[in-house]
Amino acid sequence: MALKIATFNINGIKARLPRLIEWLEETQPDIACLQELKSSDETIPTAEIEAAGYGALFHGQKGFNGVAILARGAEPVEVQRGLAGEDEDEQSRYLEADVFGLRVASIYLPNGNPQPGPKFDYKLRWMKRLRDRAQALLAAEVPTVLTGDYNVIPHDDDVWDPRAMANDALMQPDSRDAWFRMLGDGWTDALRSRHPTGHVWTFWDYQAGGWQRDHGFRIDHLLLSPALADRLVDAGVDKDHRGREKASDHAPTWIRLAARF
DNA sequence: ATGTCAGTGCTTCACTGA
Repeated sequence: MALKIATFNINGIKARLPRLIEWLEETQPDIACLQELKSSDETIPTAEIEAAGYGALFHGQKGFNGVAILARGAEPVEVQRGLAGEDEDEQSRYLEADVFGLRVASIYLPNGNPQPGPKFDYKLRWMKRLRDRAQALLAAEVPTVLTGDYNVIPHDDDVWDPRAMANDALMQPDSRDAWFRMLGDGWTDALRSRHPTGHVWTFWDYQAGGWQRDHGFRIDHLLLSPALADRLVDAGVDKDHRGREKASDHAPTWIRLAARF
């Protein structure tokens, strides 16, 4: 049996709950990593998610950020919440768990705008902390998917118009360098490997008619450790979910892994 | 020409973050 793993920045779990449940039921991912819950743990609608058939771990925060890992008919086992290296960091952006025989992390990487500035500096520090954790996982040869909203546009063909976004934190050389250093360590960009010519978007801004004009870009990524990259059979974006009523500004993004050899 | 949302606060909209 293949394993379907998805990432979805839902932009508010309370506002998005009907869309989230609908997506889970229609597409039935085995693992779903969520970002931007914008809710503290106490106010997350856990009962509805369980009723849809998913076990879940949450790392919430009131009003901002927040990540989750959902597993269809299973309970993910928590390994780590938050990244080491900055004790005063209170933002809920990283959650790591074991489920279905692999390690999975749900990531909400800092946006970093405006740049330059303290928010961009925080983004770059956070990316270094992520790389440190990712290197430890590679060294231990843990079969791992690091997935979520990376807030990085890796290539110029990952955006409708690179000139329009040239000053944005999402495609600064420093942001891209941090991304490609992780690929150099041995991680595989799953969407890119299946769609090497780009022009696959995962985000369309609410502003300026972004969806209507197809002004999108790719920032939701799935990074695979070497053993899992060998099992990658398909990858895609549930684009139609971006066009629905009360949609998130991100579309769900997914991969399919072959059963263990 | 930020043309949109979601969440918070003590609100009848302003502010923040994206």
